[in-house]
Amino acid sequence: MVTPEKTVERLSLYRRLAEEMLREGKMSVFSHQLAEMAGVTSSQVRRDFMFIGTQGRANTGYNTKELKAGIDQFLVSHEPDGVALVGIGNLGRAVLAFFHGRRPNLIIKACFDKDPDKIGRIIHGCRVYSIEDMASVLLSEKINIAIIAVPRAFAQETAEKLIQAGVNGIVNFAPVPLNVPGNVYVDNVDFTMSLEKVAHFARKQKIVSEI
Amino acid sequence: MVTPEKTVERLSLYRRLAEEMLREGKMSVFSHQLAEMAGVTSSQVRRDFMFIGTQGRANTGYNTKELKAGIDQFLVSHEPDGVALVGIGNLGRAVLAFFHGRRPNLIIKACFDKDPDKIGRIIHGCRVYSIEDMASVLLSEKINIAIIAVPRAFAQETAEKLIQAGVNGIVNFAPVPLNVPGNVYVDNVDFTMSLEKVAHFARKQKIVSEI
DNA sequence: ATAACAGCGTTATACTTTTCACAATTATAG
DNA sequence: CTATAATTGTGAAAAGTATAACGCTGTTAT
Repeated sequence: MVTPEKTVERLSLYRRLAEEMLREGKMSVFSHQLAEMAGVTSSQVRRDFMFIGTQGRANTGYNTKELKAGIDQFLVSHEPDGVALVGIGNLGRAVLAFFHGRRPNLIIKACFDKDPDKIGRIIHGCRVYSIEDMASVLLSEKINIAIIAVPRAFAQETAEKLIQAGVNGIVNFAPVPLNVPGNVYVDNVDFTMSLEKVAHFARKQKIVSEI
Repeated sequence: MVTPEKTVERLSLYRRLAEEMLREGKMSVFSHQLAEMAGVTSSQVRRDFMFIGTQGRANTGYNTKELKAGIDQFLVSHEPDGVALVGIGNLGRAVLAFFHGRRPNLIIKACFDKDPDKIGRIIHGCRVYSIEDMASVLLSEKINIAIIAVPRAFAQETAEKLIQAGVNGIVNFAPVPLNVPGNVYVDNVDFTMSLEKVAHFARKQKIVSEI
Protein backbone atom coordinates (compact mmCIF):
# COMPACT_ATOMS: atom_id res chain seq x y z
CA MET A 1 0.00 0.00 0.00
CA VAL A 2 1.31 3.42 -0.92
CA THR A 3 1.05 6.03 1.78
CA PRO A 4 0.35 9.50 0.39
CA GLU A 5 3.03 12.07 1.09
CA LYS A 6 0.48 14.34 2.73
CA THR A 7 -0.53 11.57 5.09
CA VAL A 8 3.07 11.09 6.15
CA GLU A 9 3.34 14.82 6.78
CA ARG A 10 0.26 14.84 8.93
CA LEU A 11 1.40 11.76 10.84
CA SER A 12 4.53 13.64 11.83
CA LEU A 13 2.29 16.35 13.21
CA TYR A 14 -0.04 13.95 15.03
CA ARG A 15 2.96 12.33 16.65
CA ARG A 16 4.08 15.62 18.11
CA LEU A 17 0.56 16.42 19.27
CA ALA A 18 0.40 13.02 20.96
CA GLU A 19 3.77 13.71 22.61
CA GLU A 20 2.50 17.00 23.93
CA MET A 21 -0.60 15.32 25.34
CA LEU A 22 1.50 12.66 27.03
CA ARG A 23 3.50 15.42 28.70
CA GLU A 24 0.21 16.88 29.91
CA GLY A 25 -0.91 13.52 31.20
CA LYS A 26 -3.75 13.02 28.72
CA MET A 27 -4.02 9.27 28.21
CA SER A 28 -6.44 9.24 25.28
CA VAL A 29 -7.64 11.46 22.49
CA PHE A 30 -10.49 11.53 19.97
CA SER A 31 -10.03 11.98 16.25
CA HIS A 32 -11.93 15.26 16.31
CA GLN A 33 -9.61 16.64 18.96
CA LEU A 34 -6.52 15.81 16.96
CA ALA A 35 -8.28 17.20 13.91
CA GLU A 36 -8.97 20.50 15.60
CA MET A 37 -5.37 20.82 16.75
CA ALA A 38 -3.93 19.85 13.40
CA GLY A 39 -6.35 21.97 11.41
CA VAL A 40 -7.89 19.10 9.44
CA THR A 41 -11.15 17.11 9.56
CA SER A 42 -11.75 14.16 11.86
CA SER A 43 -12.37 11.88 8.86
CA GLN A 44 -8.96 12.82 7.64
CA VAL A 45 -7.38 11.82 10.91
CA ARG A 46 -9.13 8.46 10.99
CA ARG A 47 -8.31 7.87 7.34
CA ASP A 48 -4.65 8.67 8.00
CA PHE A 49 -4.59 6.19 10.86
CA MET A 50 -5.80 3.45 8.52
CA PHE A 51 -2.37 3.55 6.92
CA ILE A 52 -0.54 2.81 10.13
CA GLY A 53 -3.11 0.38 11.49
CA THR A 54 -3.42 2.14 14.83
CA GLN A 55 -6.72 1.29 16.38
CA GLY A 56 -8.97 3.38 18.52
CA ARG A 57 -12.09 2.45 20.41
CA ALA A 58 -15.54 3.94 20.03
CA ASN A 59 -16.32 6.36 22.83
CA THR A 60 -12.75 6.17 24.14
CA GLY A 61 -10.65 7.34 21.25
CA TYR A 62 -6.99 6.53 20.74
CA ASN A 63 -4.54 5.66 23.48
CA THR A 64 -2.02 8.48 23.38
CA LYS A 65 0.98 6.34 24.14
CA GLU A 66 0.04 3.65 21.65
CA LEU A 67 -0.62 6.27 19.02
CA LYS A 68 2.74 7.93 19.46
CA ALA A 69 4.53 4.59 19.40
CA GLY A 70 2.63 3.49 16.31
CA ILE A 71 3.41 6.61 14.33
CA ASP A 72 6.99 6.56 15.52
CA GLN A 73 7.53 3.06 14.26
CA PHE A 74 5.81 3.81 11.00
CA LEU A 75 7.81 6.94 10.23
CA VAL A 76 11.26 6.00 11.38
CA SER A 77 12.86 2.61 11.74
CA HIS A 78 13.13 0.65 14.96
CA GLU A 79 16.77 1.50 15.37
CA PRO A 80 17.57 5.21 15.40
CA ASP A 81 18.48 6.58 11.98
CA GLY A 82 21.71 8.52 11.61
CA VAL A 83 21.64 11.74 9.61
CA ALA A 84 24.44 13.68 7.94
CA LEU A 85 24.46 17.44 7.49
CA VAL A 86 26.46 18.99 4.66
CA GLY A 87 27.24 22.71 4.84
CA ILE A 88 27.82 24.50 8.14
CA GLY A 89 26.95 28.04 7.10
CA ASN A 90 24.26 30.17 8.70
CA LEU A 91 21.55 27.78 7.72
CA GLY A 92 23.43 24.60 8.50
CA ARG A 93 24.17 25.78 12.02
CA ALA A 94 20.54 26.81 12.51
CA VAL A 95 19.36 23.39 11.39
CA LEU A 96 21.90 21.72 13.64
CA ALA A 97 20.79 23.79 16.61
CA PHE A 98 17.18 23.02 15.82
CA PHE A 99 17.64 19.26 15.80
CA HIS A 100 20.15 19.07 18.64
CA GLY A 101 18.66 16.85 21.32
CA ARG A 102 15.19 17.13 19.86
CA ARG A 103 14.47 13.82 18.21
CA PRO A 104 15.88 10.64 19.76
CA ASN A 105 15.36 8.51 16.65
CA LEU A 106 16.75 10.93 14.12
CA ILE A 107 20.14 12.19 15.17
CA ILE A 108 22.58 14.27 13.17
CA LYS A 109 25.70 12.19 13.62
CA ALA A 110 28.12 13.87 11.25
CA CYS A 111 28.60 17.28 9.64
CA PHE A 112 30.61 18.07 6.54
CA ASP A 113 32.08 21.29 5.26
CA LYS A 114 34.72 22.52 2.85
CA ASP A 115 36.13 25.18 5.15
CA PRO A 116 39.36 23.84 6.76
CA ASP A 117 38.80 26.09 9.80
CA LYS A 118 35.61 24.24 10.64
CA ILE A 119 36.88 20.71 10.11
CA GLY A 120 37.57 18.87 13.35
CA ARG A 121 35.47 21.23 15.44
CA ILE A 122 32.40 20.10 17.32
CA ILE A 123 29.31 22.25 16.80
CA HIS A 124 26.13 21.62 18.77
CA GLY A 125 27.49 18.24 19.75
CA CYS A 126 28.33 17.22 16.22
CA ARG A 127 31.75 16.68 14.73
CA VAL A 128 32.62 18.43 11.47
CA TYR A 129 34.42 16.32 8.87
CA SER A 130 35.99 17.16 5.55
CA ILE A 131 33.81 16.44 2.55
CA GLU A 132 36.62 14.18 1.32
CA ASP A 133 35.87 11.80 4.16
CA MET A 134 32.18 11.56 3.40
CA ALA A 135 32.12 8.01 2.06
CA SER A 136 34.04 6.49 4.96
CA VAL A 137 32.20 8.40 7.70
CA LEU A 138 28.78 7.58 6.27
CA LEU A 139 29.72 3.94 6.03
CA SER A 140 31.09 3.66 9.55
CA GLU A 141 28.19 5.61 11.07
CA LYS A 142 25.65 3.71 8.95
CA ILE A 143 24.10 6.96 7.72
CA ASN A 144 21.72 6.89 4.79
CA ILE A 145 19.86 10.16 5.27
CA ALA A 146 21.34 13.60 4.64
CA ILE A 147 20.54 17.29 4.83
CA ILE A 148 21.99 19.54 2.16
CA ALA A 149 22.58 23.10 3.35
CA VAL A 150 25.27 24.20 0.91
CA PRO A 151 25.08 27.13 -1.52
CA ARG A 152 23.01 26.52 -4.63
CA ALA A 153 26.00 26.09 -6.90
CA PHE A 154 27.30 23.08 -4.93
CA ALA A 155 23.99 21.34 -4.25
CA GLN A 156 24.00 18.96 -7.22
CA GLU A 157 27.56 17.76 -6.73
CA THR A 158 26.93 17.34 -3.02
CA ALA A 159 23.87 15.23 -3.75
CA GLU A 160 25.88 13.06 -6.11
CA LYS A 161 28.62 12.49 -3.54
CA LEU A 162 26.04 11.61 -0.90
CA ILE A 163 24.24 9.17 -3.15
CA GLN A 164 27.57 7.66 -4.13
CA ALA A 165 28.17 7.12 -0.42
CA GLY A 166 24.90 5.26 0.00
CA VAL A 167 22.41 7.97 0.95
CA ASN A 168 18.88 7.42 -0.30
CA GLY A 169 16.97 10.20 1.44
CA ILE A 170 17.79 13.91 1.25
CA VAL A 171 16.34 17.06 2.75
CA ASN A 172 17.44 19.75 0.33
CA PHE A 173 17.64 23.34 1.57
CA ALA A 174 19.39 24.62 -1.54
CA PRO A 175 17.01 26.54 -3.78
CA VAL A 176 17.54 24.35 -6.80
CA PRO A 177 15.99 21.06 -7.91
CA LEU A 178 18.26 18.04 -7.56
CA ASN A 179 18.70 15.50 -10.28
CA VAL A 180 18.69 12.14 -8.54
CA PRO A 181 17.96 8.51 -9.44
CA GLY A 182 14.50 7.14 -8.74
CA ASN A 183 15.54 5.19 -5.66
CA VAL A 184 16.53 8.35 -3.80
CA TYR A 185 13.84 10.38 -2.07
CA VAL A 186 14.27 14.16 -1.94
CA ASP A 187 12.26 16.70 0.00
CA ASN A 188 12.91 20.27 -1.00
CA VAL A 189 12.64 22.90 1.70
CA ASP A 190 12.47 26.02 -0.37
CA PHE A 191 12.25 29.33 1.50
CA THR A 192 11.78 31.40 -1.64
CA MET A 193 8.91 29.20 -2.75
CA SER A 194 7.25 29.42 0.64
CA LEU A 195 7.53 33.16 0.79
CA GLU A 196 6.29 33.64 -2.76
CA LYS A 197 3.41 31.28 -2.16
CA VAL A 198 2.42 33.24 0.90
CA ALA A 199 2.80 36.53 -0.97
CA HIS A 200 0.55 35.25 -3.72
CA PHE A 201 -2.22 33.84 -1.55
CA ALA A 202 -2.06 36.72 0.92
CA ARG A 203 -2.68 39.11 -1.93
CA LYS A 204 -5.52 36.97 -3.25
CA GLN A 205 -7.10 36.86 0.21
CA LYS A 206 -6.80 40.59 0.54
CA ILE A 207 -8.56 41.13 -2.76
CA VAL A 208 -11.33 38.71 -1.80
CA SER A 209 -11.85 40.31 1.60
CA GLU A 210 -12.07 43.76 0.03
CA ILE A 211 -15.02 42.74 -2.12
CA MET B 1 -10.21 31.10 -11.12
CA VAL B 2 -8.53 29.27 -8.27
CA THR B 3 -4.87 28.48 -8.79
CA PRO B 4 -3.84 25.21 -7.15
CA GLU B 5 -1.24 25.52 -4.45
CA LYS B 6 1.00 23.08 -6.26
CA THR B 7 0.87 25.19 -9.38
CA VAL B 8 1.93 28.27 -7.43
CA GLU B 9 4.84 26.30 -6.00
CA ARG B 10 5.97 25.19 -9.41
CA LEU B 11 5.61 28.70 -10.82
CA SER B 12 8.06 29.92 -8.21
CA LEU B 13 10.47 27.30 -9.46
CA TYR B 14 9.93 28.07 -13.14
CA ARG B 15 10.60 31.73 -12.42
CA ARG B 16 13.97 30.93 -10.95
CA LEU B 17 14.81 28.63 -13.83
CA ALA B 18 13.89 31.43 -16.23
CA GLU B 19 16.10 33.83 -14.27
CA GLU B 20 19.00 31.43 -14.49
CA MET B 21 18.52 31.10 -18.24
CA LEU B 22 18.43 34.84 -18.66
CA ARG B 23 21.75 35.04 -16.84
CA GLU B 24 23.10 32.46 -19.27
CA GLY B 25 21.77 34.45 -22.21
CA LYS B 26 19.10 31.93 -23.26
CA MET B 27 16.29 33.99 -24.78
CA SER B 28 13.70 31.24 -25.10
CA VAL B 29 12.80 27.90 -23.64
CA PHE B 30 10.50 24.98 -24.47
CA SER B 31 8.03 23.47 -22.06
CA HIS B 32 9.85 20.15 -22.14
CA GLN B 33 13.12 21.82 -21.16
CA LEU B 34 11.54 23.52 -18.16
CA ALA B 35 9.84 20.23 -17.36
CA GLU B 36 13.11 18.34 -17.34
CA MET B 37 14.76 20.91 -15.12
CA ALA B 38 11.83 21.09 -12.72
CA GLY B 39 11.31 17.34 -12.63
CA VAL B 40 7.77 17.38 -14.01
CA THR B 41 6.06 16.63 -17.34
CA SER B 42 5.80 19.10 -20.19
CA SER B 43 1.99 18.94 -20.06
CA GLN B 44 2.23 20.03 -16.49
CA VAL B 45 4.32 23.04 -17.41
CA ARG B 46 1.97 24.14 -20.17
CA ARG B 47 -0.98 23.52 -17.89
CA ASP B 48 0.57 25.65 -15.18
CA PHE B 49 1.14 28.47 -17.65
CA MET B 50 -2.56 28.52 -18.48
CA PHE B 51 -3.15 30.03 -15.06
CA ILE B 52 -0.90 33.00 -15.67
CA GLY B 53 -1.81 33.47 -19.33
CA THR B 54 1.79 33.52 -20.50
CA GLN B 55 1.92 32.61 -24.15
CA GLY B 56 4.50 30.64 -26.04
CA ARG B 57 4.88 30.00 -29.72
CA ALA B 58 4.98 26.72 -31.57
CA ASN B 59 8.52 25.74 -32.48
CA THR B 60 9.94 28.70 -30.55
CA GLY B 61 8.82 28.11 -27.01
CA TYR B 62 8.47 30.78 -24.37
CA ASN B 63 10.36 34.05 -24.29
CA THR B 64 12.47 33.80 -21.17
CA LYS B 65 12.14 37.43 -20.19
CA GLU B 66 8.40 37.53 -20.77
CA LEU B 67 7.98 34.33 -18.82
CA LYS B 68 9.90 35.60 -15.83
CA ALA B 69 8.00 38.88 -15.86
CA GLY B 70 4.67 37.10 -16.18
CA ILE B 71 5.28 34.78 -13.26
CA ASP B 72 6.72 37.61 -11.20
CA GLN B 73 3.63 39.68 -11.61
CA PHE B 74 1.37 36.75 -10.93
CA LEU B 75 3.10 35.70 -7.72
CA VAL B 76 3.89 39.02 -6.14
CA SER B 77 2.19 42.36 -6.56
CA HIS B 78 3.33 45.12 -8.91
CA GLU B 79 4.78 47.13 -6.07
CA PRO B 80 7.34 45.31 -3.95
CA ASP B 81 5.83 43.58 -0.92
CA GLY B 82 7.36 44.31 2.47
CA VAL B 83 7.96 41.40 4.81
CA ALA B 84 8.44 41.30 8.58
CA LEU B 85 10.57 38.75 10.40
CA VAL B 86 9.82 37.91 14.02
CA GLY B 87 12.49 36.14 16.06
CA ILE B 88 16.20 36.78 15.49
CA GLY B 89 17.60 33.55 16.88
CA ASN B 90 19.77 31.10 14.94
CA LEU B 91 17.04 30.42 12.46
CA GLY B 92 15.84 34.00 12.10
CA ARG B 93 19.34 35.18 11.27
CA ALA B 94 19.79 32.38 8.76
CA VAL B 95 16.53 33.28 7.05
CA LEU B 96 17.51 36.94 7.04
CA ALA B 97 20.88 36.14 5.51
CA PHE B 98 19.22 33.93 2.95
CA PHE B 99 16.82 36.59 1.70
CA HIS B 100 19.19 39.53 1.98
CA GLY B 101 19.49 41.08 -1.46
CA ARG B 102 18.03 38.04 -3.12
CA ARG B 103 14.54 38.97 -4.16
CA PRO B 104 13.83 42.55 -5.25
CA ASN B 105 10.06 42.28 -4.88
CA LEU B 106 9.99 40.59 -1.50
CA ILE B 107 12.14 42.45 0.97
CA ILE B 108 12.40 41.89 4.71
CA LYS B 109 11.87 45.44 5.89
CA ALA B 110 11.60 44.96 9.64
CA CYS B 111 12.73 42.46 12.25
CA PHE B 112 11.27 42.00 15.70
CA ASP B 113 12.67 40.40 18.82
CA LYS B 114 12.11 40.35 22.56
CA ASP B 115 15.78 40.56 23.50
CA PRO B 116 16.60 44.19 24.47
CA ASP B 117 20.24 43.67 23.40
CA LYS B 118 19.14 43.11 19.82
CA ILE B 119 16.65 45.94 19.55
CA GLY B 120 17.96 48.90 17.60
CA ARG B 121 20.71 46.89 15.91
CA ILE B 122 20.88 46.38 12.18
CA ILE B 123 21.39 42.77 11.07
CA HIS B 124 21.92 41.92 7.41
CA GLY B 125 20.67 45.35 6.50
CA CYS B 126 17.53 45.05 8.56
CA ARG B 127 16.60 47.03 11.64
CA VAL B 128 15.48 45.14 14.73
CA TYR B 129 12.48 46.56 16.57
CA SER B 130 10.81 45.69 19.84
CA ILE B 131 7.77 43.47 19.51
CA GLU B 132 5.85 46.21 21.31
CA ASP B 133 6.27 48.44 18.26
CA MET B 134 4.94 45.83 15.82
CA ALA B 135 1.63 47.48 15.00
CA SER B 136 3.08 50.90 14.25
CA VAL B 137 6.07 49.63 12.26
CA LEU B 138 3.93 47.31 10.14
CA LEU B 139 1.51 50.13 9.43
CA SER B 140 4.15 52.67 8.46
CA GLU B 141 6.10 50.18 6.34
CA LYS B 142 2.89 48.81 4.80
CA ILE B 143 3.85 45.26 5.65
CA ASN B 144 1.23 42.52 5.40
CA ILE B 145 3.44 39.43 5.15
CA ALA B 146 5.45 37.96 8.01
CA ILE B 147 7.88 35.19 8.84
CA ILE B 148 7.61 33.59 12.28
CA ALA B 149 10.92 32.24 13.58
CA VAL B 150 10.26 32.29 17.31
CA PRO B 151 10.33 29.31 19.69
CA ARG B 152 7.31 27.04 19.54
CA ALA B 153 5.83 28.34 22.78
CA PHE B 154 5.54 31.89 21.43
CA ALA B 155 4.37 31.12 17.91
CA GLN B 156 0.63 31.41 18.48
CA GLU B 157 0.77 34.70 20.37
CA THR B 158 3.14 36.09 17.74
CA ALA B 159 0.73 35.11 14.99
CA GLU B 160 -2.12 36.82 16.82
CA LYS B 161 -0.15 40.03 17.24
CA LEU B 162 0.83 40.00 13.57
CA ILE B 163 -2.74 39.43 12.42
CA GLN B 164 -3.91 42.16 14.76
CA ALA B 165 -1.41 44.45 13.03
CA GLY B 166 -2.85 43.64 9.60
CA VAL B 167 -0.77 40.69 8.41
CA ASN B 168 -2.64 38.21 6.21
CA GLY B 169 0.16 35.92 5.03
CA ILE B 170 2.57 34.03 7.29
CA VAL B 171 5.51 31.70 6.74
CA ASN B 172 5.65 29.72 9.98
CA PHE B 173 8.95 28.11 10.97
CA ALA B 174 7.77 27.16 14.44
CA PRO B 175 7.00 23.44 14.68
CA VAL B 176 3.41 23.93 15.76
CA PRO B 177 0.19 24.54 13.83
CA LEU B 178 -1.16 28.08 14.05
CA ASN B 179 -4.76 28.85 14.75
CA VAL B 180 -5.67 31.69 12.41
CA PRO B 181 -8.83 33.12 10.84
CA GLY B 182 -9.75 32.01 7.33
CA ASN B 183 -8.59 35.20 5.66
CA VAL B 184 -4.98 34.61 6.71
CA TYR B 185 -2.81 32.29 4.63
CA VAL B 186 -0.18 30.24 6.48
CA ASP B 187 2.59 28.13 5.03
CA ASN B 188 4.30 25.89 7.54
CA VAL B 189 7.97 25.16 7.04
CA ASP B 190 8.48 22.24 9.33
CA PHE B 191 11.99 20.77 9.56
CA THR B 192 10.96 17.85 11.72
CA MET B 193 8.24 16.91 9.29
CA SER B 194 10.61 17.12 6.34
CA LEU B 195 13.20 14.97 8.01
CA GLU B 196 10.68 12.38 9.16
CA LYS B 197 9.13 12.27 5.74
CA VAL B 198 12.52 11.65 4.19
CA ALA B 199 13.33 9.03 6.82
CA HIS B 200 10.10 7.22 6.05
CA PHE B 201 10.34 7.23 2.28
CA ALA B 202 14.06 6.52 2.29
CA ARG B 203 13.39 3.42 4.33
CA LYS B 204 10.56 2.39 2.02
CA GLN B 205 12.81 2.83 -1.01
CA LYS B 206 15.52 0.79 0.62
CA ILE B 207 13.12 -2.06 1.27
CA VAL B 208 11.79 -1.92 -2.29
CA SER B 209 15.27 -1.90 -3.80
CA GLU B 210 16.27 -4.88 -1.68
CA ILE B 211 13.51 -7.03 -3.19
C1' DA C 1 5.57 26.99 -52.36
C1' DT C 2 4.74 23.13 -49.69
C1' DA C 3 5.72 18.98 -47.10
C1' DA C 4 7.30 17.49 -42.85
C1' DC C 5 8.02 18.44 -38.30
C1' DA C 6 7.95 20.37 -33.64
C1' DG C 7 5.68 22.43 -29.94
C1' DC C 8 1.78 25.12 -27.97
C1' DG C 9 -2.98 25.34 -25.96
C1' DT C 10 -6.69 22.88 -24.48
C1' DT C 11 -10.03 19.26 -23.92
C1' DA C 12 -10.69 14.73 -22.28
C1' DT C 13 -9.14 11.03 -19.36
C1' DA C 14 -7.06 8.90 -15.47
C1' DC C 15 -5.46 9.11 -10.99
C1' DT C 16 -5.10 10.79 -6.16
C1' DT C 17 -6.81 12.70 -2.09
C1' DT C 18 -10.43 14.39 0.73
C1' DT C 19 -14.93 14.45 2.46
C1' DC C 20 -19.32 12.34 3.36
C1' DA C 21 -22.21 9.09 5.37
C1' DC C 22 -23.43 5.32 8.02
C1' DA C 23 -23.16 0.61 10.10
C1' DA C 24 -20.68 -1.36 13.89
C1' DT C 25 -18.90 -0.75 18.38
C1' DT C 26 -18.37 0.80 23.05
C1' DA C 27 -19.16 3.54 27.23
C1' DT C 28 -22.65 5.45 30.25
C1' DA C 29 -26.89 6.28 32.65
C1' DG C 30 -31.13 4.76 34.20
C1' DC D 1 -29.95 -5.29 31.42
C1' DT D 2 -31.39 -2.02 28.04
C1' DA D 3 -31.63 2.44 25.86
C1' DT D 4 -28.98 6.23 24.49
C1' DA D 5 -25.31 8.79 22.89
C1' DA D 6 -20.81 9.12 21.14
C1' DT D 7 -17.06 7.69 18.23
C1' DT D 8 -14.68 4.52 15.32
C1' DG D 9 -13.65 2.25 10.65
C1' DT D 10 -14.58 2.21 5.97
C1' DG D 11 -17.11 2.07 1.43
C1' DA D 12 -18.86 5.44 -1.74
C1' DA D 13 -19.05 10.09 -3.64
C1' DA D 14 -16.81 14.33 -4.60
C1' DA D 15 -13.12 17.33 -5.33
C1' DG D 16 -8.70 18.20 -6.75
C1' DT D 17 -4.46 17.15 -9.68
C1' DA D 18 -1.80 15.19 -13.21
C1' DT D 19 -1.30 12.90 -17.61
C1' DA D 20 -2.49 11.89 -22.27
C1' DA D 21 -4.04 13.15 -26.62
C1' DC D 22 -4.68 15.93 -30.44
C1' DG D 23 -5.90 19.94 -33.45
C1' DC D 24 -3.63 24.07 -34.64
C1' DT D 25 0.14 27.07 -35.51
C1' DG D 26 4.49 28.38 -36.78
C1' DT D 27 9.28 26.86 -38.48
C1' DT D 28 12.48 24.63 -41.36
C1' DA D 29 14.13 22.22 -45.32
C1' DT D 30 13.61 21.11 -49.91
